[in-house]
Parts: sequence; structure tokens; C-alpha cells
Amino acid sequence: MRADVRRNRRRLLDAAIALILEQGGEPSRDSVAQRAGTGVATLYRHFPDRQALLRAVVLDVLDRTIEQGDIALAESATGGEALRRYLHASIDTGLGVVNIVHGLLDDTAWPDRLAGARDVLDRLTEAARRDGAIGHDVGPTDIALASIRFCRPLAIGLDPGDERAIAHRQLDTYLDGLFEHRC
Amino acid sequence: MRADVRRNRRRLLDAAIALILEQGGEPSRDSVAQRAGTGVATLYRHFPDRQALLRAVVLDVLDRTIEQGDIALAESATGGEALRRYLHASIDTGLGVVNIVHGLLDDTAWPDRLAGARDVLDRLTEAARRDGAIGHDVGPTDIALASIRFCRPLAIGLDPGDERAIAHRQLDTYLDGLFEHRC
DNA sequence: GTCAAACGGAGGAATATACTCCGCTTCGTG
DNA sequence: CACGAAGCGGAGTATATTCCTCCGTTTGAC
Repeated sequence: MRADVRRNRRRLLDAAIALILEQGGEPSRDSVAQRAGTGVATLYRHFPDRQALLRAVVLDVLDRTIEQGDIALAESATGGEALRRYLHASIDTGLGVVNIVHGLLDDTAWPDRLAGARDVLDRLTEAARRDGAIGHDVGPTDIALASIRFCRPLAIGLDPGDERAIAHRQLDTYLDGLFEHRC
Repeated sequence: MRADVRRNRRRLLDAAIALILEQGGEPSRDSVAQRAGTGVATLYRHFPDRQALLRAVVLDVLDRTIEQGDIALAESATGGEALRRYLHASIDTGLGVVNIVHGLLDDTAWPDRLAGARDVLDRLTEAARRDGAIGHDVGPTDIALASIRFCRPLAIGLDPGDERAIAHRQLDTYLDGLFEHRC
């Protein structure tokens, strides 16, 4: 595979992710290509139809997020810390797109990655529970919903840096509340 | 003013608010009318141009939210409780639209309501601070940003009832974190 | 240096959105 | 209850977006 092909694919995915998060819906093909700095034809060459681009975006985001979950579990001293690290990382990987795109796809054609994501969530929840950071009233669904909440941009027209800083800060406060009765 | 006029105006505003929150941007005229269950012409009769609808939406939401802030302050035993009540109420009034619409308007032609909103936030923050619920590191901006975060729907295609229940629950956890070191 | 593969962007078809017009309905009133 | 003014609905047209292909030019690997 030629180097420029790989580079353009990466740029297109990043552009699509950014636009989906900013606009909260499916971006136009032209806008994705423009944002990526490529021609429209390049987009169609990589992703022939509507579904192909969305599916590729979801797979990319899920893969990178799951990877971060494994890293968090491996490198953290406690389950609570792992959970915190994972959620912060998922803001940066753009996990929010998965939820947004989910409603736009006909078929959810990535059962394996979904299983992988669920597995990571289960392990994170289990670890945090074992260490006493969270109680039995908190499950993987709560973590998933929290990631959706804090991964979505607040508004249109805010500096991306500020946006992320706010999300990280609010997430920390939320986790303080989640861990409150346990430390 | 005829009864059906008032009823249609209310329906149009509610439809616009719901669509803005769900889609995170300006909804099409046709979609607003359809959601409201009225014809397109009725929409244009009430709100002649793009700006008119958006301005009316913002004024409506701000008025209802400010009112809730006053009620919360009047009826709550402590500042912390008032703050909690206000934020829960702002989920139901749809405060999130203000932030979204802000970037779509040429002029922010509602300086008085904005001042009113800021005033309520200041009083709520002050009351909570006086009662020791929050520290000096938490300001009105944090409260405003929190309301934006928890007022926005999570995703496309979730039952509105579940949606709201999740938002209220997550907000409670967030506030637990915010008040954590103070009770 | 060569050439196969990839690229860019103009341009026309398809689709979505904005807005008006007019025949029909509804509300308030005598 | 009946009348008139005001409001309503939605079909229809103009306009703006978006989609997607084609082909001359550029790029990367050997």
C-alpha cells in the first residue's frame, strides 16, 4: 500500500470524526474531503458509499478506544484509576461518534468490535468494583452512558482546545461523585 | 389573540426546541412545521424569517429557566439544594438550546434576558457558596457549562423519557462530585 | 526513468430546503 | 346560529446543497 494512500485515508477518517462530533450528524461528502485537504474523488475511492465511510469511522474509533482501555487496565494501580484513565482517553479518541453514527447505519456491521468494547467495559467495571471504587449499583451501562455524555462537544463554535479541557474537568467531577461513597 | 394562534405558537416553539436539541443545529423549516403538526405557512406567519424563530426560541427558554431559578431559590432550604433544583429544572426547560442557537444568530438581541440569566446564576452560586456546598474554585461559569452538558440529548433515537431520566441521574452524580469535599 | 496507480476539482444530475399562493376551516361575536 | 375576518394546510415552484463521475495531471515504488 502506497504511503500517500495510507496518509489520505487517515486524514479522511480524522476529518469525518471531527465533523461528526462538531455537527452531531452525518457530514456532507464535500465537507469531509475539504476538511481532509483532499479532492472529493479521493474520498469516493477510499469509501465508495455512505455506509462505507461511517463503518470505517466507527471501526477506527472503537479500535483505538479499546486499545486505550487495555492500556489503562495494564498501567493503573487501582481499578478506579483505570476507569478514570479510560474515560479521559475516550474523550481524546472521539468515542462520541460511535453513538451518533449508530442511528445512521442500516446494519451494525461490527459485532466483533462491539463485543470487544463491551468486554473492556466489563473488565474495567469489575476491576473498579473489586477495589471498592464503585458499588453494585454502578454497571457497565453507566460507564458507557458517561462516555457518551462527556465525549460529545458542548457547542458549535468553541475552541477545540477549550472544549476538551472543559470535558476533562467535568468528567473528573462526575467521577468524584461516582466514587464518592467509596473512598 | 385567538386561542388557536397561541396554541400553534407554543407547538412551533416546542417543536423547534426539541429539534435543535436532538440535531444540535438549526432545523429545517419544514421539519419544524411537521413536528409541530402544523402547515409550513403557519410557521412563516408566526416567524417571518430565520432569525425570528431562533430569537423566539431563546427568549422562551430563557424566560422559563430564569423563572425556575427564582423558584428554586425561594423554596429551597439551602443554597446547595437550590443549585441542584435549578439544574434539574433546566434539563426540563431545554436550556441547552440557548448555547446551540447562540452560534447561529447574527446579533444576540436579548441582552436583558442574558443579564437576567447571569443574575440568577450569580445568586445561586453565591447562595451555595455561603452555605459551604461549593468552594471558591467553582463559579457561575462552571454551573452554566454543566447545564449545557446535561441539557443536551445523548443520542439520536433514544426514548425521550429514558433520555431525561439518564440526564437527571448523571447530573446528580456530577453534583455529588461538585459538593464532595464540602459536606 | 518509467508506468501503474492515485490525485484533484470542474461540472451536471439528483435531492433537499425555502418560501408563496389560494381554496378551505376555525374562532369570536352579534 | 350564522357571518365575516383571520388563520390554516399543503401543493407547487424557485433556489441552494449535495452527490458522484470523468479525465488531464501528479505522485510514489522499483
